[in-house]
Amino acid sequence: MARTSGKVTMKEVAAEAGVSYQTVSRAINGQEDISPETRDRVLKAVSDLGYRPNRMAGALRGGNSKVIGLIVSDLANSFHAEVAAGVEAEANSRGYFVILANSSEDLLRERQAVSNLFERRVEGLIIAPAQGDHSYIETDLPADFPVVAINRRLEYAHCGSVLLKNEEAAREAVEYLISLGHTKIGAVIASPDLMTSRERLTGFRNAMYNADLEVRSEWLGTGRSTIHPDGARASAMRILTASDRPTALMTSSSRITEGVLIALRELGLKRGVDVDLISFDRAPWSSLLEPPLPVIEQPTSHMGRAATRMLIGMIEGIGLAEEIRLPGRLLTNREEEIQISA
Amino acid sequence: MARTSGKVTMKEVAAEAGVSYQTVSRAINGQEDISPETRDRVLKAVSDLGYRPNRMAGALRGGNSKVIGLIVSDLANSFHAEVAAGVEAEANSRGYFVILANSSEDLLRERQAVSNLFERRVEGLIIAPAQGDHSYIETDLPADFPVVAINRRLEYAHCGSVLLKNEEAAREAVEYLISLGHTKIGAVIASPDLMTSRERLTGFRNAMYNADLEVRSEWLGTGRSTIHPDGARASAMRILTASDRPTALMTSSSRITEGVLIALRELGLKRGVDVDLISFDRAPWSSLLEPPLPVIEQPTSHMGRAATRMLIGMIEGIGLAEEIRLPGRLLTNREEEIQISA
DNA sequence: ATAAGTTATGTGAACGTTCACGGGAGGAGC
DNA sequence: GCTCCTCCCGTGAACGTTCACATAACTTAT
Repeated sequence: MARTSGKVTMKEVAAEAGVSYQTVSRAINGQEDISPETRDRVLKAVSDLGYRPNRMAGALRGGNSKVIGLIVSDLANSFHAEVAAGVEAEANSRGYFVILANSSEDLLRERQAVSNLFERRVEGLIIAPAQGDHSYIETDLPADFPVVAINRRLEYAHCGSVLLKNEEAAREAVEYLISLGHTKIGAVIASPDLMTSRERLTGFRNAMYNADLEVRSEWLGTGRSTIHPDGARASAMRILTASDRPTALMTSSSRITEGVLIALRELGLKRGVDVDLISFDRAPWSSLLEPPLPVIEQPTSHMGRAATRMLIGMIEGIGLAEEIRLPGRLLTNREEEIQISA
Repeated sequence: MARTSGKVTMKEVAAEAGVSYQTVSRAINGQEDISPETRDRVLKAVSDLGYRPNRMAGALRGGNSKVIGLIVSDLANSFHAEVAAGVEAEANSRGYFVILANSSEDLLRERQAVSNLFERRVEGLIIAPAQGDHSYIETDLPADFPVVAINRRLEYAHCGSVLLKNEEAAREAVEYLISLGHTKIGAVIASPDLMTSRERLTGFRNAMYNADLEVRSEWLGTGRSTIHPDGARASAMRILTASDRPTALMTSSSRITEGVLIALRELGLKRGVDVDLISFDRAPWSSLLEPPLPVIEQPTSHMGRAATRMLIGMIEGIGLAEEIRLPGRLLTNREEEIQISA
């Protein structure tokens, strides 16, 4: 292909090949009603002139832009980055493009992004919702506009969702701690405003209840600020300096775990000796710690792919706005990895 | 705003408000030649009908799509994720959108992505180039098409680049090891095919030379496979089982560091006792390790922002395809953080 | 040889905007 | 009362495609 020289249109190719622009279209899109010789002549002109079709124009006429929007709340966070990678991979393999937006956990920015992306005529939206009231979805978007929420649920008819089996996963995590012999178990969990946190807390409580263990409120750290490492650190400090401190903790995300680990260091407590820890989210570092940190791994990439498949299904009218629950996986870095089936 | 009901166009709004579509356009875009009453009437109609402008159509006519393309080689990698976050943030603040593509370090997929994005009429491209020959840039894109490379350079006139001061950073890293008293220093570095690796190796050599220290080839691990944790682990195993092993190692990326840490564990060697390590890339975990891992932090988000600023400058014709070098920062997690000025 | 069918190509319109005009209403100046 | 200007607003064309037809040139059947 020759050097593309600015903006060449179908008409110029048509002139070069001595045919009409429709014929050019036929040649390019590999349609039937064209003789091989003409096709070759057109294709040569295309190549000579360095013509590249303008998909935007095609989309305007044809109606489908083959673009979906992805709104995450924090791209720099590995959970979201991996989800985004999954979305991109699946979309790409199905001929769709992904426009990316970052809400920074800010509902206003999220809403703005939804608006902007819709005006760009994306065909659907995958959202990792920020905290707060999402009723704008009802007013800002057409009633049948395809939306898939990831990690958190959006309570609207036309919104599908892809979620973790949070309750089961949390239960499994606690059961692992119990299997190590722990009975005094606490937890540091993000705000109960978040569905994931609520469900994980429920799983925690259930597991404790099933094992006849007491859930002590002074061993529970939760709240708005807990979502950041700093807040988590503070929560952990409080829990671990209690007169009767727990011997094990469950945390509900890797960001929280960072804070807890810092607290441990500051208090001079050793993991595996003074206190055991299990965390949600597998981070690249969890296996590098000494001792390795057991985690509930979320199938991040799968979640992105599943959401994209569902969304494209909805776009193409062959799928529904379901709710999908994916299992977590317990990684202890010791024996075999255990798939949570629950 | 009322519930958007499918696809409303300017003409329908015009009919509703009893004006022409041009007047609607004026009202929406806040132009001058319109009376306040008419404007209000139109805006009410817009609101009543739930009209949302179709930016795609506007872009087709107006010429500028306000979209840029971002091609990274591995989104799941935190370096790229953070760069992407920076790009998105800067683009967004300047009214541009970002279409994301992932090349998976595959030159073919990268080229495909460049093609597709160009056909979508993105106004410019930010690329974290995969390994290999990028001459397709010359043939597949118009001569003046704005491109900015990140992390690696693209040797074409119209390509700007945003890079780390690799040599200086590597030198600083080695000097830090020297300051700890080390004289037997090795390095595990990705393939010298990569510009970054070459430059970091040069920095390494320079620092060693300046300190009158010997660079021993059996203490150097490099090559194609080294870029993956597995390959890095193998390299480290070879280096650390040498009869006379080094007491300190520099690694050129966090992925490599993962491999080296695994090798250390397998060999039963303790960091801070048997061998010291310094790494490129600050990962969330580097400070969590025991002892904390000193790193050269790359200004990932800044790099993304700087690349985007440059690109938009080029797009809007007020900037050039420069080469920008950003400094790394030595994080020892001990004393104050040291800014590499070099 | 004529009607009908097939193949290959061209024409007009449309997608939803914005740009470049054109033009009417009303006031100011002579 | 006429011109000229300003303020609003409308019309036609264009952006680069694709879709739905129309049409020309050949085949094939009758």
